Amino acid sequence: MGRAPCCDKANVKKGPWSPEEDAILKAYIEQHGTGGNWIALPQKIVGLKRCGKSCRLRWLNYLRPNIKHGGFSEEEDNIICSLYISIGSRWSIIAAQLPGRTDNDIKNYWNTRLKKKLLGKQRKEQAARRASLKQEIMTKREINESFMVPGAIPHQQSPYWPDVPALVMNQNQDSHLMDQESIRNLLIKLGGRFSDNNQESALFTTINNYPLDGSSRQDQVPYTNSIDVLSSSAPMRSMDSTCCSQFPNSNYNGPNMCQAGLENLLVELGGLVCSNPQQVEGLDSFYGMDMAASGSTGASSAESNSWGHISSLGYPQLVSDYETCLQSMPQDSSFEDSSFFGPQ
DNA sequence: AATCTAAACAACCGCCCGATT
DNA sequence: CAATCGGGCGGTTGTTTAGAT
Repeated sequence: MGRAPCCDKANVKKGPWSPEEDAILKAYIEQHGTGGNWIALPQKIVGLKRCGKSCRLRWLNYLRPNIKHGGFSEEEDNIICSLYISIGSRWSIIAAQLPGRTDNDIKNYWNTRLKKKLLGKQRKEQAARRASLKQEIMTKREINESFMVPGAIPHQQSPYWPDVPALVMNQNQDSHLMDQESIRNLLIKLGGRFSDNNQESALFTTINNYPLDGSSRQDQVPYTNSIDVLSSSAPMRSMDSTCCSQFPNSNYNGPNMCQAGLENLLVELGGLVCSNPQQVEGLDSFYGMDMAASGSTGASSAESNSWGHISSLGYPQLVSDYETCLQSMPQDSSFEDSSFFGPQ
């Protein structure tokens, strides 16, 4: 038997709120408050036939004072991305770091724009990088071929395109797949900074020590003690002091969430790859081609701050070396003609 | 100008969790 | 201790709007 509905569905209005309804609800709450019971609230408001939950949502997302809509700044983008990577789709927590923003707003913004923006930047950068890299590799290979022993088989290699979900799962067994250096690079790219001395390694030690099955390890050092994920210039409080404090002790798994966020993103992107091979073009570096090559660690400008390399975190050793990948391919393979390289 | 498509936004649904009884 | 309830949250769907053809 299911739960009793919170209201009489037959007698409540659904759909978009009219300005009149907004005015009624706003006036009432400003005058009387919510009374601490949203379910009972609509019954007290004359002329408002709405479910209590609907009232709550409307008030929290649109009617309460100091709500900002749209016009997300680059800085806010950075914060959202950083936190998504850190804790996953905990929109309410992310929203708590952005004054005036609501979880619903951020969630929509992420799903409709930020995710695509991330992919777009990735493609743009890769198109250029790929062209020059390919040329370089081809030249190198031609040289190497002249030294190749006939019949020799290059060292064993997995297929060039990984099975994304499976690999994510396998991280459970192969924690070394989490390339610590890649994570560091990513976070730096995202505008993060590490504390001095040995503390910085605590994050990675902790990550590797945490199980991926969601179980918490309370004895571990919270990763937020060792890293300030966000730019020091960000108009927000540090992760240490606020983000952490907002996580209920029982729920916040620190590094688990970090990986959860990454995995979410990776699986999402992997889904894109699986569902639409055309999307693969441009995603190659998500599988680790260029994290090291990118060199610059500064997040100096929004444009240069290429989030796109996130996925190399998960698969740094799979196709992390373009040259190795190429060498693993049969010489007569049609690989180079495939869409892997995109339009020539 | 009309139609189609994709993007953006608003709202609902259902589940989970903690508080209360 | 179990049942119930409300609040809160994340995922998803429906609607509107903008842009392309």
